[in-house]
Parts: sequence; C-alpha cells; structure tokens
Amino acid sequence: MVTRIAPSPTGDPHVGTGYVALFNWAWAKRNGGRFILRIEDTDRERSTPESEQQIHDALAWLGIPGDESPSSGGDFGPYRQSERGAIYTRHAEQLMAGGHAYRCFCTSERLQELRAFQKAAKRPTGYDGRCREIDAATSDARAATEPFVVRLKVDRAGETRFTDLLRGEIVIQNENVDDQVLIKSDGMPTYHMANVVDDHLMGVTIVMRAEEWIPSTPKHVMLYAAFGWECAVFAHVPLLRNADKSKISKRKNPTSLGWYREQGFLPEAMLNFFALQGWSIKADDEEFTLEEFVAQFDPKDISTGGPVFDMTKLDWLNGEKIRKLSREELADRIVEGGFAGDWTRAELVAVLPLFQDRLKRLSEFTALAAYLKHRPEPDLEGLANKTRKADPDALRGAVRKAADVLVELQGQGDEPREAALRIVAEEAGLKVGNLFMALRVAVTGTTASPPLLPSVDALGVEESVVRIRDVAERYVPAGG
RNA sequence: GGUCCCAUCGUCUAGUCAGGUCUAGGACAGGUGCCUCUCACGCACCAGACAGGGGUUCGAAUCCCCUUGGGACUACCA
Repeated sequence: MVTRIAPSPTGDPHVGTGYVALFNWAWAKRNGGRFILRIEDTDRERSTPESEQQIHDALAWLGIPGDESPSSGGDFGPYRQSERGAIYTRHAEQLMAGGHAYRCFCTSERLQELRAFQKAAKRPTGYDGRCREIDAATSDARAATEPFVVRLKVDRAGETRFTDLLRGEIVIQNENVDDQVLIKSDGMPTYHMANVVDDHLMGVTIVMRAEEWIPSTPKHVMLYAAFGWECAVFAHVPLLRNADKSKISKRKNPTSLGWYREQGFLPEAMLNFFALQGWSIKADDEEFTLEEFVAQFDPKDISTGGPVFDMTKLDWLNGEKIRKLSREELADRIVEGGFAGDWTRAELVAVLPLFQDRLKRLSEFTALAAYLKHRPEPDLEGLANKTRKADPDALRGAVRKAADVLVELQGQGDEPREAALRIVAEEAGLKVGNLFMALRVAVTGTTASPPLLPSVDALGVEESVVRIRDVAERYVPAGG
C-alpha cells in the first residue's frame, strides 16, 4: 500500500492538506505501507521554498511526516516535481509518438477569445482542437521556432468510467473531456500530467485526494490507459466547508495550519478533529488517539457529505486533550509552543493545576494567569454587582478581617482556612459567597477565576493581603 | 450555461451497501439542574433531524424516479 499527499508550495500550509494527509498517512500505516510527501511545484510563479519548508514543518508538527519526501529522500525521488522535468518530457514524447498527445501552437490570446466566444454563445468551454491534425513533420518544424504546449488527444467518442472508493462508479462522456494541456510552454508539466506520471513511477496504489478532483479524474484515467499503466484506486474525500457550505476559504475561516498552532491547538486535537470530519469511530467517545484511529480507519468508511469546519468542536476537543496531559507535559507544550511569556517551566508546573481545566487553547494561559505575575486592577464594578444584597460596611469589615485570618493561618491547608473564612462571613452576617467574591476580585482581579485559596498560595500571602486590604478601602456598593 | 458530486438534529455524525431490531442513536453547541467560594471541570436531564413528491414493498431514513437545495469543476493554478 502506497499513499501520498501532493501539496503545491504556494502559501501557508492548508488545513485541507493536513486533513487529507491524515487519511493517507493512516491508511499507509495501517497496511504497513509507505506514505509519500511529494511537492508539486510546477507552478513556477507561485511556488516558494519557504512554503515547502512550512509544509514539512506542519506535517512534522502534526506527527504525520512523509516516509519519503524531498527532505527525507527515498528510492523514487526526486520528490520535488520541478526537479523531474526530464521525466515528464520523455513521457510526453512517448504520448505523442503513440498518437495520444499533440503539440498545440495556439496563443493564449486565441484561447481567451475562444473561451469568451463560447461563453457568450452559452456553449461549453474547451479547446476546439485546431492543432489536433497538424502532421508530425510540420509539428516538429514549428516546434523549433514557435512556443507550444502539449495536449492530451481525447478520443471524442465513448465514455470514461472509473470507480471512486466512496461513491462507486462514475461515468463521464468523453465529449465533455477537454484536450487538457499536459506540458506548458515553459516545459513544465501541468498537475494532470505530473500527477499521473509520478503516482505511477512512485508506486502509488491509492490516490486519496479532495473531491474537487473528481471532474478531472477521467483525464487521469485516460493518461494511465495511454501509457498502458494499471490505474491507481481513486478515493475522493469530501471538501472541508465554510459555515455557508462553500469550499473552506481564507476569507471565511482560518485555513493555515500555522494559525492553529499559534493559537495553541494541540496536534492531537487537530488530528482527532480532522478524523471526525467525514469519519466516525465505532465508539461513544469521540475523543481518540492517532493510534486508535489508525487501527480502525478505512477510507471506504468516509462519508460523502461536505463537513462544515466547526471551530467550536475543535475547541472542545482541544480542551479534552489538554486535560489528558500531565502537568509536566502541559508545561512542556506551553514552553515549546511559545506560550509561556515570562513564565519558567518550573513556575508553570507549580500553577498549572489552577488552569488546566480552564484552558481551551494554550494561548489563553498567560492572560488567565496574569494576576499571579502582575497586580491586576480589580473589577470593582463587577464585585458591586455580585454583592448587591450584602451590607457594604459589614463586607468591608469582613474583608479586612479575612486578610488578618489569612496571615494568621498562613501555611495551613485549604480546609481550616476556608472554615475560618466562613466564620468571618457568618459573624459579619454575610453570605459566604459574598465574602469570597470580594476576596476573589481582590486577589485575581475578576469575578471568575480559579479557586481562591490555591490562588492565594500561588500568589503568596503577603501580596494577597495587600490586594485584599486595598479592595477593602476601595469597595463601593452598586448604585452608591 | 455545461459536466459531475452530494443531501439525517444549528454543527460533526451513527443507521443506507445486505429494507423490519429506528416512537432515528451519539458528540459539540444551547437550555435546566446537581456539585460548588465564582468560573471551569464533572454528572444528570431537556430541546432538536430522515429536504419535498411520486413509486417498489406486507413494511423505506434505507431501493428507484422526479423536483428542490447545496457544492465542485469548467486555466499553459493546483
């Protein structure tokens, strides 16, 4: 079993690439096969080395790198299409010799006009075959002086059929298949040509790619046939969608894998989420590991409807994955991901129990824990709203008393201290919640925070008491 | 316009291939409650879908047809 992912290095690594790569990687692993990363950089205008590097990095980050790739090598290289020019040229010549392809000398201006005319006449667009019948001698002679492309000579009669692993047989009438350009005028192959040649030469047995390729698959099938090669198996996976069901796009969704990494999504959450787009595990728990996925995955079980990329669910999964980590592991992820700010690993390990249940993204940590590093401006208005029913003077007094209690009972456990604080509240005629709320706002700055006493301990009693006494002075009841 | 693909809760999906066990199951999000010093976590409960219409059949979410809706492709980009 040989699978592959073949992205073109033209911009940020795309979530769709990660999605399709996962399925290919998993299927190869499950079958003890090879997973190839091939760089389709035949578009010289748009391809960049930076983008290629980012693709490598993204797959490595996800934990699904190519077994064979430009960087790791392999027996079927080069794995960068721009370095395989001679191979494509040779194969194009073979096609021409066999009458399956021909040189086309039409200018792009003529092609443009042709398309415009066809559109205006509400006719299907496509090459009109003008250069089809140029004889070999003339073609060779013109090729010496004129720019040309090489086109596939599609047999207009008949139909082409192929089996899609997820949908069954797909039939397309050949009259609807265009004489696709195989070799561009710069000598580079188009996707269709390079793809088929490379997949065959690299021994790819299953082509698992996005659904958008279904319409051009007949061309690929024809190419396999023209070369006399056995056709790979095709499995077209659904396209990830925006909320409006259109193909996922930068404008309507973050599509860069790098963005998710920078947001503090864990690779295992991304993978788990990708797996859930079109595939489902035979279990009630939708949270699972890569290993569990590989053990059960089969491309024919992928559903055909286009899944809407729903970040809400990704957030939930990420929280689940974060909670599964040990404190030490979480600290490592935060540090390695660049989310630590001015926190050291040791400090992180110490305070993480306060935040682990509250994180959905690693990037949230520094903001959530900021009160431990810097004295926050207390949310006095929020506090006033939460303590509307409390007597202001009693509350102020109780807060001061609480500060004293915390000093006195310094070093003791949560239970005795909480008991003591409850007594303070009761003696002041206050609801326990009101006192704690005031202390919470004082210590953490906000009305929603990790538990009070552990926060006091993480902060230090001395600083906590300063903050508490400050709020006691500044407390103003709602409406006052 | 043409070709092709798709269609179950708001979202991801199970069930469809081998029609009955489906008064359609799970998850996320939402609502309510419990837990509780707040938030979060956790737990419990509630609400929520077979796009429509014809067939076939004793019986259809499942098979067939039509309609409708959505999507992709229609480049010397992939």
